[in-house]
Amino acid sequence: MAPRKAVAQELTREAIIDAARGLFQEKGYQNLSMRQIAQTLQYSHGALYYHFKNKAELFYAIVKQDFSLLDDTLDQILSRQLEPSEKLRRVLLGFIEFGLTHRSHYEIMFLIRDKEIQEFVDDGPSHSYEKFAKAVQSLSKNRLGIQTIWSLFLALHGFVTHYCRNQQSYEEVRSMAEYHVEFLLKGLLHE
Amino acid sequence: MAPRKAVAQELTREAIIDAARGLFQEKGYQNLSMRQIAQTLQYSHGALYYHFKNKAELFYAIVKQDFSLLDDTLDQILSRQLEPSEKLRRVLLGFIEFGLTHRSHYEIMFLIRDKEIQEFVDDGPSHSYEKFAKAVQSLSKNRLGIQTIWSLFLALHGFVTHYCRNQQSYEEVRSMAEYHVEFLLKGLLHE
DNA sequence: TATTTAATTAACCATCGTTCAATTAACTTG
DNA sequence: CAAGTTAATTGAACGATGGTTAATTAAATA
Repeated sequence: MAPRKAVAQELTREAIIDAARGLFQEKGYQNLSMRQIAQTLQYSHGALYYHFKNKAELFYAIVKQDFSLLDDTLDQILSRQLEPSEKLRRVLLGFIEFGLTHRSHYEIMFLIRDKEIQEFVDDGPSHSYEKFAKAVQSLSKNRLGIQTIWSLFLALHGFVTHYCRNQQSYEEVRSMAEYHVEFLLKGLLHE
Repeated sequence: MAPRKAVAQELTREAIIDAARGLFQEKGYQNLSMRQIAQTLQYSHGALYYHFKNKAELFYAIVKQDFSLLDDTLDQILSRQLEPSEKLRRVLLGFIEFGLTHRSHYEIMFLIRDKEIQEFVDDGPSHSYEKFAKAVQSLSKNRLGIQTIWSLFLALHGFVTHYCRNQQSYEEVRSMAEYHVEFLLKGLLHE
């Protein structure tokens, strides 16, 4: 009744995740169907259920990758040999760059609101924020209070959110991002 | 075949809009059905189509009201008898208060990404931003540049966005909002 | 009473998540 | 290399839900 595809390469979890991530970002969780994902991959929708139990599990697999990617990005900046003030600048800029380079990751992590999804995400976002906050605090030699760091985060978040929504790349807004970071650092000097 | 309801009060465009606004904010455009709106109103879904051509038209009617509401909020603050620096503080705080008090408006205006919707919205958001930017510029006696004002907006936007997503009211986060505004004003002093 | 207005409900067609029997490509074993 | 086995894929089918339309009818109005 159904011929199996002559596979050049078999469908893998990774291939599905990679295709689905961009699509989820573009359309949102509810507005992207398993059938659309399958169509993008040129496979039947049934094939997806061989690799993932259901839509939620596929989505969760993506989110999990996303959070560890931000962690890695921050770690990489922190491990460089630079002055603390320069490191701080790069952490802030790095956060924006992460958000706009991996828009789909960022949106899934910090923007999507959906009850079915919130259950999965758990404390992923707060864990990522803690990492960011601790980095900023130590780089400022403990001069910045919790509230200030939180304001800083929200200010960066606004930048990323806006340009995520506008579908613009980091390269396109780089100079504006640098300005934004300078603007925020200026305020921090006078804490 | 179908008995008409013994109406205590007839369904009106306004009643539909008022009920739908909150629901759209809560669930998003795609995830809210005409049937759900009707159920909330205790009417049949067909009744909605007597008052609105379709779902998009209903949504558009809401958005149109939203933009003018933000304009009014800003106008009201600007017309008060206060020092410019205090007015500036209140404009920033007022923007946050607007966003969190009228979450549904704000989300529809600045957060929802949806092709079907973007067509309607046109230049509503940019018009609202222009109003905000001009107010800030004049209140700072033209000391703030375009880029700085834009950064300021994005920083406020991040605050509103975050707490919109978290479903928190303005009252709940008021002191944090005040801190955020102070944080931003501090940076402005040293432009 | 005749007409208009405002509502109801059934029905149509599309899409979705998910399941599952059928099918076959690829691999294993003798 | 043949036969059997496993793994991967297909597509039909099920039950929900959705937007929208149209026939119908009750209430209000003239």
